[in-house]
Amino acid sequence: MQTFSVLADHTRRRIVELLATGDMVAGDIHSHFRVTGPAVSQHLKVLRDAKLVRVKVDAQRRVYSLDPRGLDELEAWLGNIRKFWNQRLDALERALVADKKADAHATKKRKS
Amino acid sequence: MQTFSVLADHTRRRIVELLATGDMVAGDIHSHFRVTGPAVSQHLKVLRDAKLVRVKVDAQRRVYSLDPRGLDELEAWLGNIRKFWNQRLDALERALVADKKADAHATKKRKS
DNA sequence: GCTTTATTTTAGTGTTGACTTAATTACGAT
DNA sequence: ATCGTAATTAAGTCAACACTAAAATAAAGC
Repeated sequence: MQTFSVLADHTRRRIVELLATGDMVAGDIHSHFRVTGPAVSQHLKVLRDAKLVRVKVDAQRRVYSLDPRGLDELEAWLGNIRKFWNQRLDALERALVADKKADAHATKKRKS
Repeated sequence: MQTFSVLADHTRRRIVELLATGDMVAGDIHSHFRVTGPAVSQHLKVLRDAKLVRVKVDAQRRVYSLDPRGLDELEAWLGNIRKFWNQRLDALERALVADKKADAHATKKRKS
């Protein structure tokens, strides 16, 4: 799960947002940022390694597109947290209901 | 969206995973890690600021629990990326279908 | 009041990583 | 072949941040 550290960088996150709207060659991506070309290129390498984007070579041009695999990994992590979290909430609710029942019972007994 | 940089740290991520299974006091959290108490405390502060966890004071003890707000933010970002991504895929498919129709038409004309 | 327990805050240090410029690779065009 | 364009790799710099030890805060228990 290095995915988080990869997306921790603001520029890289914006690149992903950009690619979500459509494929782009490296130069076009660069034109959206103030940083130098090499900086963008390094970011793209990091994103590639994290399987968040992929490249298709077209002569000198590199066409970048979003790679679902990286996002899937992220979503899976989040899903797991939610799963455990919800299980816990459910257990709490069950306990609460059980308590209420026991309480009603006790009240009944007290009354009788 | 500092959420990503906050969860970029491995220890912090593990703390979140830990709290997904149940609430815990700071000391209990600390016992799960090799780092010193202050280190954990600092991580907890960062997680608090990011609204990923929250505290309830109980005498000297601090009971930590997961805060859904931080995760919601994360999920929202991810959802948006998926949304745009899917819109694009849909558009591509529509274009493909349209092409196919046009092609069929052309073939028909050629035949007639 | 003083000690102990639980946790946080402060101050200082080393490492990681994002950035820049310069050099390099790779391809197409003339 | 050589020039120009597109992009990457290499080398070096600076700031951010995770960590530690030490000090500070705060509440309970005797």
